[in-house]
Amino acid sequence: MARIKTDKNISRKEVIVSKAATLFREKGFKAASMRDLAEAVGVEAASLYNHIKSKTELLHELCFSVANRFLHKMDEVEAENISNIAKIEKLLRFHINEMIYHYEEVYVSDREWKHLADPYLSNFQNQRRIYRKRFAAVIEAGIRTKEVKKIDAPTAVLIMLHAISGIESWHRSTQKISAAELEENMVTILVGGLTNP
Amino acid sequence: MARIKTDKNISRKEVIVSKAATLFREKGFKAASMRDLAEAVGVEAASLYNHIKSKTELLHELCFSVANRFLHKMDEVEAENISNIAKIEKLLRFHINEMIYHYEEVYVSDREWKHLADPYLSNFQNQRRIYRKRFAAVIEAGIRTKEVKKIDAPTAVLIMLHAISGIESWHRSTQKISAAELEENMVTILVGGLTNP
DNA sequence: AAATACCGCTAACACGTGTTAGTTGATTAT
DNA sequence: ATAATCAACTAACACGTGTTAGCGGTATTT
Repeated sequence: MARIKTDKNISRKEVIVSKAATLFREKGFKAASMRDLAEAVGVEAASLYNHIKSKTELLHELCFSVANRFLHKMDEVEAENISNIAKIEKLLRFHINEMIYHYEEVYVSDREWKHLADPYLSNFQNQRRIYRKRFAAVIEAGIRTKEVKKIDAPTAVLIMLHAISGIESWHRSTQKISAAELEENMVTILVGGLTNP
Repeated sequence: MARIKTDKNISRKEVIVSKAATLFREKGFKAASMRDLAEAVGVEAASLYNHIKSKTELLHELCFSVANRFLHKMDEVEAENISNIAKIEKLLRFHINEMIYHYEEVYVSDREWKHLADPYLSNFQNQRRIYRKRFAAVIEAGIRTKEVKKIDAPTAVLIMLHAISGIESWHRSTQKISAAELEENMVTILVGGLTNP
């Protein structure tokens, strides 16, 4: 009876959650079955339930761990004493790096949150709405100080956040430019598009 | 025995495909059941099969009708005798309007194509890859003529296309700016981000 | 009016799903 | 060494899924 492999400091549950992220990204939450997940982990489906409560619990864990990281970063950036454009760029670079280095989780949180069940669903939608408002507020501050073009701030936020999810295509492409180049290109275009010339 | 209502020139199949688009957008292809669809159409699930071959056929129809519209527009724009920036802007505006006025279909084609079965899946992915290459080629031409900043063209394409899918959020938001304003804001930011100052 | 194609219904199937119960071997603590 | 906890297994269930068969009524054509 071979147990799930664990390095020290990585619980078996964390292994499962991590494999779930990969699977949910590849097939979508609904299409990924617990038997698929079990196979990926190297175990029978029923055995997973010694470590987790339900399939949806896996989705909660993924969605909220990502959401919390972003909210935490927002706290941090808002508190800094730098220009608004600098704040926007910092948030942008954070998003880009999250999407590059925590691809699976971030992607799943972005695309599959619809399948959350309802105390969690509303909660998650709320957190998102608040996050976007705070992002928009930074842009609006930038508009008032004339750093940023006169544009509709919520629209700008929506462009930023969705543009970043395009990094998915970068991950899948065979001829990738480097992560650093990708980051610089995205910043050039997006910050460039906002900045008042 | 009440039949599916049809205006003249709209076949019952088209009614089904259209309702399917809405449903697939709301719940995702895999989570949307034929019984759900039947209810939306006002009929029993089995009756749908008098008009369609399978659930996946609905997805084919949606995905390829959208893909064909974009490829057709690309043909048109490539042939025009205008600056590269103008071509980019035209393509962009077309994408934006498609996402505004054919929301359900375009959204489904964008997010749910993974669930296509394999002769269609590869076909669709191919068409996508080709479309993006042609888009990138326009941008590269713009870079050579110095209309466009020196950036990685595939990255620029990926930003454009994904930014536009953010219009989903606009559709869901309660306090919408007008469609025209949305279009102008997006063009300002995205074309502005590309153009050489 | 008769014939034919259309289109809805009910019933049912085979299968894949998430999950639970109960058990047994492996690991850890006393 | 013994006890206790952990984590794997097998078996099974209840249910939702896409889809088919076959029937009967309703439009449409002749």
